[in-house]
Amino acid sequence: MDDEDAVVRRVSKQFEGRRHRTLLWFGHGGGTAARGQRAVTLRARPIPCGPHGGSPMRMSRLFGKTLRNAPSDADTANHQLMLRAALVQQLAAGVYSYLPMGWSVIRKIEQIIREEMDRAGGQEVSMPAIQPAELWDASGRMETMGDVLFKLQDRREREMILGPTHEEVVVDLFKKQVQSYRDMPLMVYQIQTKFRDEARPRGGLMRVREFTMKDAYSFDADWDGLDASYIAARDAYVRIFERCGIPAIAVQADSGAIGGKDSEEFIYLTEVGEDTVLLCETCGYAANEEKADHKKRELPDAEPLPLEEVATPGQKTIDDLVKFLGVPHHGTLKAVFYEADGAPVFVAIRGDLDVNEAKLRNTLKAVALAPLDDDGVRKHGLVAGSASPVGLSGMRVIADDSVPGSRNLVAGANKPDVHYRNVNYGRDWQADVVTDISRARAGDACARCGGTLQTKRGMEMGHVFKLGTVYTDRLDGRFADEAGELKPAIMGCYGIGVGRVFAGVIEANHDERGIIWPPNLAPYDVHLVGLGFDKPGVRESAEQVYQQLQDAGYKALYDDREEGSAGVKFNDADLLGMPVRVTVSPRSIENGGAEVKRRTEKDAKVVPLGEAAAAVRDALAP
RNA sequence: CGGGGAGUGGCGCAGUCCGGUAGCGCGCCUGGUUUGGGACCAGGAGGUCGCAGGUUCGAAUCCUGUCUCCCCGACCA
Repeated sequence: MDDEDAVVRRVSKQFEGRRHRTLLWFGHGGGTAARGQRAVTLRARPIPCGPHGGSPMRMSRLFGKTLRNAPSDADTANHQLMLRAALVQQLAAGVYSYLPMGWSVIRKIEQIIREEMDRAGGQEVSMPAIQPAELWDASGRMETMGDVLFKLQDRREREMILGPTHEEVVVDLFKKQVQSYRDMPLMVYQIQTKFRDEARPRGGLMRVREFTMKDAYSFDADWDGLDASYIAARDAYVRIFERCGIPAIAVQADSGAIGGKDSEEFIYLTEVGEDTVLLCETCGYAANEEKADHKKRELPDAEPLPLEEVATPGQKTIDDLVKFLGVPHHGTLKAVFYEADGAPVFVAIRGDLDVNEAKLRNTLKAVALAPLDDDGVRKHGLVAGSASPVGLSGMRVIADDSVPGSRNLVAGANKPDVHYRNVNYGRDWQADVVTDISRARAGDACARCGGTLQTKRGMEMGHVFKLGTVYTDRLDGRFADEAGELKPAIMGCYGIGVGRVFAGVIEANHDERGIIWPPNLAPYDVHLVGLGFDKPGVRESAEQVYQQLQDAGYKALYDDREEGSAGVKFNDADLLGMPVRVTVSPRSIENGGAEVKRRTEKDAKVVPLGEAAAAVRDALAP
């Protein structure tokens, strides 16, 4: 105990010494020394300011310089601002460095995530980025994700990959640590660098190849347990985004080729987002376009009329037929051709609807899905413009569920310039699969309540996902249940893109002048602007306020730069976006002290120099 | 992978069509004058014009190849 006290005393003393020197240098030398001399002094003896990470900062020492013009590569507000404010620096396509202020924000976001994941019962771990390729062969994802994997070999030529996600590794970890239902429920998470060789990195930090991700995995013994774990993670996400100042909403999401039960994405709605979301104002239904359902127009039942050919010279599209034959869009049958993992697929959907390729992909369980190219169309004898499922053979036929109930449609006749009237499903043709493969669009009716759907763009911040037993089946992640029977554990996985949150925070919190950090994420609590240092006493006053702010426990960014007009400093303060700005200048002193204003306010108020910290406290109060 | 655009000093750009040895604004350095919303004067540093071949007396500029970056699409557990 005594020893500990001694250490504490010694450390405190060091700090006092540092502060003392700070005051000496600037209190006595700052205002009066010749200019060049002072600059030399600053550079020769940079001031250590407390422990790593938590320090105040002088702008004359801050690493990273603001830009007046945004680099031409950036075309969203968040990307431009993070570059102009020197928060990040690009190294290669989708590969970024973080500078001190940017990294500080990242750490704060991570801390919020930690606190909320811990609160949700998660336990933090750290799993390797380097992973043996065999593990990915075993899960089958070497094949399905092959293109996005960064691959490498170790010196013994063993194939390795850089982890794009950690389902494989976490199941391995689970197997070695858990054998019994008694060890569940279990939720582990990590905040770690992921690697994905994206086909096209884009949008600043929104789609990158190396990025920080919080990924969490839950293991439960039964499906009710999974539901509970999922809700806990979901609730944590709601709190995380709220604390980060991002108005993200949860929308139903496609669970992709991996399958699984429920899946929701947390989306921040903004025009600059790359995802499309369908929303129903009436009932609150919200879903990613890939997943969204809608109510299709129901047609009155009608007597099937006899099939008849009709000449349609030059009529190749649905719109052509509608005009030429005077039928409504929903009176036609649309044919679309795809190639799924090398095999041709014929898709039939009513003419008033479009194909949702995500739904189609899931139906086909296909890895690669693309529209069939012209060569493929020719090769398979399809008659583009008059293609028809009637009399078709030699390929799979998938029909949208809008088709069977729609009577007497106009469809192709598999002969150029000829169509059929009165095509009826069941009588004239049949599909291999009938299911919903239709894309919901703005203006469509909500599947849940019949209200009108609208579309919005959004940025995906996070994804929660009921995985089920896909990985524990494939990788043998089994446990003994109460009866001693071995069963695969039931998994959930929950991801947050930390860099995306960072970008989202800026996108959601800026104005034309710059960033407006939410106070709990700001790199500094307060931005102290010193002006007119050549006037007697001004620098000393600013230094005193700087010290006062630190003594009061605030982390301050102090613009102590000798050079720089008021305009430059104020514009930098607005760009960098700390919640509160304090100005000490000849004018402010003449007016009675320091000016204090919130980033969001236009006008400042003057407070006595000695009350600057108290005024900051008021300004930061919610 | 398909389509489009761009590589000239830290950032933004001109010069390329029509070949003659590189320029502007901001930033940076030195000195001075300034100081409340991106100041001014003077002086200065910094660029193998993405890279490699080729044509030419001579290439940022013309030709060929190649690399990189950005945008749209494809792709995105």
